[in-house]
Amino acid sequence: MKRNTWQREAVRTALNERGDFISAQKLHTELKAEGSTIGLATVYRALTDLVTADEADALQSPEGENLYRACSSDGHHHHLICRQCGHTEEIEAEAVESWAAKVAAEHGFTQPRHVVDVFGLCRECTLSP
Amino acid sequence: MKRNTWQREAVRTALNERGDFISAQKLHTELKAEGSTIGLATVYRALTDLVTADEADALQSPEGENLYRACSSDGHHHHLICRQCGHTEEIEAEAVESWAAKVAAEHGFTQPRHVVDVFGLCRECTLSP
DNA sequence: ATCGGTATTGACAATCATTCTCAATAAGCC
DNA sequence: GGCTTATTGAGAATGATTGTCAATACCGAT
Repeated sequence: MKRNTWQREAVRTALNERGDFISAQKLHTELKAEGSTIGLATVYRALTDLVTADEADALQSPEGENLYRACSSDGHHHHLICRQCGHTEEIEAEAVESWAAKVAAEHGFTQPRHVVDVFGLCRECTLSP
Repeated sequence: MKRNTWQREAVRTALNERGDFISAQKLHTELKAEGSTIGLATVYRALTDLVTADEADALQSPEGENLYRACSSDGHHHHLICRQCGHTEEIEAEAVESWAAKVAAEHGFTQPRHVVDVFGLCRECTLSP
């Protein structure tokens, strides 16, 4: 059975208010700064729960941290990330989904996961570097 | 001044012979298994050196490990990577290429690069874990 | 409203990849 | 061979994440 706790709710709303990608560590620090007594482990648990519930998505920063963000659209999707300013946009990748699954199957691979992210320079950063 | 040591050479040739993506940890274990006395820290140092010298590629697995591979100078392609044994198969992704370029352009992004890799369990690892 | 089983929490320990430290070693130049 | 100093290796340190487990609190049933 799944229970609703104020801790999970706190993580969910914190993510929604923020909009940007944020690390679990930083989120925990901010919550504590606001007076919350939530534990670090709980933040991690809440975040992974949100990801599996498709309410948030996760990606790895080049530094090896996991970053989380509230998902605006539901379902599985990918990102277009500016490598200058970090701005991200969600992109649909229906074609890529089925392609990944097909290719994996053709080579005898099971349990496919994929990493599909496009890095570039966004409009602003293209104009003023 | 830059010096040539058998350790760096060992890492370079191990990467070249292998062709697959491999983690620093696993590479170190294999070298030790072959009787080498190389240290783990040295393997890390050699790998990052190779990457900065453009002799190797690095990417992050979904598990947060850094994987390294000798740079095949020929063309651009993608990978199907076993997250158990590290076996890699190259895959054609013509469809993905054009898709990435198109999506980037639609959102005003320039200079698109993309990360498209599929992780799974290969045939052998699916059968005997 | 309260009771009880159990999902969830939080403090802390444990883990895992990676980096740092520093004395000892060895590469390259004389 | 001898000197200088980049490089090494063993272990400690770091930093993110996950596991442990007793205490807590959610929620359906009473």
